Amino acid sequence: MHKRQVTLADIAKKLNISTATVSRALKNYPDISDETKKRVLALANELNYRPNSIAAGLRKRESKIIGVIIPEIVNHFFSSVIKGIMEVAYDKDYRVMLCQSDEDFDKEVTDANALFASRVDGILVSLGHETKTYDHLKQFQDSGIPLVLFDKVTDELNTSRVIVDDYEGAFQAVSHMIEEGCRGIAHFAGPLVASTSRKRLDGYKDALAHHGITFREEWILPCVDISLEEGAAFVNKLHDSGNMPDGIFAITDSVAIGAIDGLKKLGYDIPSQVAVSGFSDWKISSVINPSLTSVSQPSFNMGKQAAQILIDEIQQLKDEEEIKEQTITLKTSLKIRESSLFSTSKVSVTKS
Amino acid sequence: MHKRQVTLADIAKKLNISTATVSRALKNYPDISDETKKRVLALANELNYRPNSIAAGLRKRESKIIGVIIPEIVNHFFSSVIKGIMEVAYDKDYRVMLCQSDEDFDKEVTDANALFASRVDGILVSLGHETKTYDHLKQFQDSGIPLVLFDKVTDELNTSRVIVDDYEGAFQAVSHMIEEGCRGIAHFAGPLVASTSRKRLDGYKDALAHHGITFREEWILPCVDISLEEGAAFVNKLHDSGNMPDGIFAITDSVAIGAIDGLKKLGYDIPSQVAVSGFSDWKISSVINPSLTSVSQPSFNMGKQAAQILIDEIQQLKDEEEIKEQTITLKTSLKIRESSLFSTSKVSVTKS
DNA sequence: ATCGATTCCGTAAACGATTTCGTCTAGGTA
DNA sequence: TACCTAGACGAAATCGTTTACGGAATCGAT
Repeated sequence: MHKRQVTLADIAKKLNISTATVSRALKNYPDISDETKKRVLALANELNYRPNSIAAGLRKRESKIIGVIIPEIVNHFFSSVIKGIMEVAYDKDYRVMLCQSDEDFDKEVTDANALFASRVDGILVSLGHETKTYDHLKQFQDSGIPLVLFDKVTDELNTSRVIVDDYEGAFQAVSHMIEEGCRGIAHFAGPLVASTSRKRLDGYKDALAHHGITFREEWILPCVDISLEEGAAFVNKLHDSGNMPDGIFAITDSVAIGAIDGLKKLGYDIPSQVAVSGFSDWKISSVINPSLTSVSQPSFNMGKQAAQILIDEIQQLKDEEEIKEQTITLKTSLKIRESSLFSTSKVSVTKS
Repeated sequence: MHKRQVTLADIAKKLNISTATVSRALKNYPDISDETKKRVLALANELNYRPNSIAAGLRKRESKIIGVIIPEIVNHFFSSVIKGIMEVAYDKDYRVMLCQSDEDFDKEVTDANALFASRVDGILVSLGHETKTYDHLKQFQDSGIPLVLFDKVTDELNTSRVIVDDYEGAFQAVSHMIEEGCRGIAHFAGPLVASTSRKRLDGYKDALAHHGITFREEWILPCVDISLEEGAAFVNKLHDSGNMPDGIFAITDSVAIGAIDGLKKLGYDIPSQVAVSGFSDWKISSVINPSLTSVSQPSFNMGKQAAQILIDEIQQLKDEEEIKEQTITLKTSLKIRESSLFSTSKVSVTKS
């Protein structure tokens, strides 16, 4: 095993004082003389003393770790969220333990249990598509460990949550396409167990209704793995059925980009024959050809807010204050680009 | 603070046995009777007992946590690496504590110290651009905590490492462009403190030399923040100088894509006037227009290998075996696409 | 009856830091 | 002289598990 690390006891012995004094000296407690503090500090430095936060954690019953469970890390949206989380955690001196469920329910449960065993001080989770029961998360609440959900959430858990206004984002994107002249818009949807996917579908439907366009069931194509390939495959499917819409609203940019690629290969012009809009506003979407209209989500901000709320709740718990769940809904903004712009002006416009 | 969790002592008391027995029963030690095991298991289940791995970690002097430090998480390459790391870690029952240095040296040091304080069993790091001293990493080695470097590494630390063959990847990409007819190729380089950037530059230079093309200093443009915008900016700069090369080899795909975007806006045809090649082979690169030739790096695999080596070393240390540093160099493969293909055939070809 | 072997379990000491009570001394006050 | 206070520090318990050492009981075998 490892070489033994320097401990408080080592310092205490060399200085002929107690570990209690050493501990207090290092923490700069008032009832230790400056003289002693100086000697302790000096020796600690010389021996390169490193506090063992495992031991401290055991004693203080807090780990200074927050757990994070997300469905997938190789994804611009989620990695931005994590970045936001880590930024706040870093500021507040928390460590981040990251788990990826891979959209696999069993893994989500295993991860949750592992985080629980690690006695994280709080946990942030974005639900996977398969998640329909919540006992693995309830255990945190039952034990009084703060839990904050973000992005993919559920009403069955009574927690704080940070979400984006998927409904409104979808509504705006679809309305925009209709206003540009689309009369038949297909929706390449997400897995409908996800709260986000359902809300986008609702926004899509309501936008159609609001503009007096009839909803067609066969134009809802739900993705399974949400990939470039699926976007292309759906386009081919519509083409083969001889039933091509003049607009496509995709659940996310990868699907939209795949669709654009597929459409181009089939010889369709974008946007004049088929307009396309995505969701998430990937960095890349502004430079592809044609540039992609997309709903921008404040992912980084979502991570920051979620982490902030979590850490606040951890603090409130410590202070034995009442903690009350809050829901924060972040606004999206529609980035209008070439893939949906029929008008002569091809300048990029932002509409919020 | 949290509600008290169920402990071994709780179970022991209710069953009128010792905590030692409970511990052993739960771990299925052979010298506990089946009868007792059954009773312990049953009660543990009923009370919803959760082992406290902090306490276990303190006692066993191991945390079952591996620390990871990367420069940036919002990046396809690094997030893939992390995914690989997490996959292996999950299999071997390790947790991952993730830190992001943000290419900031001080943060890298703080993170390293925090991970050390958390007594991680091992640590994986990819160096930031600014990192020129290594004391914050040496402390791990000094304490006998395995350290494995990946991607951005240094020779000043005597550790195992997993890298990709940046030199060869760059050599191949540039050679390919020359063989396609390019006679003057600029390199949009990375920050040259990074080992990866230097190796790609070397590959670039050697490929030129190998084909008898003279190197021009003014065609080396080093990026600072490695963004889409920088790619476009460099192209504009070259255009303004009236000194446009007929090929561009970019340090990574974002820069290449930015360059393509910039070139198109300036009215250049790609690849007939300027060919472009990137590095990293982002998912997106195959669907942009023109599709981008790029050097594919096995990022996911890199993460898996690095984690595997680290965990092996942790195990070897436990077993008091000799551990010897190894360097694994992963092969890249050149994905040839439209942005560099002058020939009539526009079919995508892979060349390894 | 005695002597191992098993089998099954308990005691108590770790692990390293924190914290609750003290204790002790020196000086001040009445 | 008796009492009090503040300042500086220590003893020991504690957090929850793990584990080195034993120890008692049981069962054959001799």
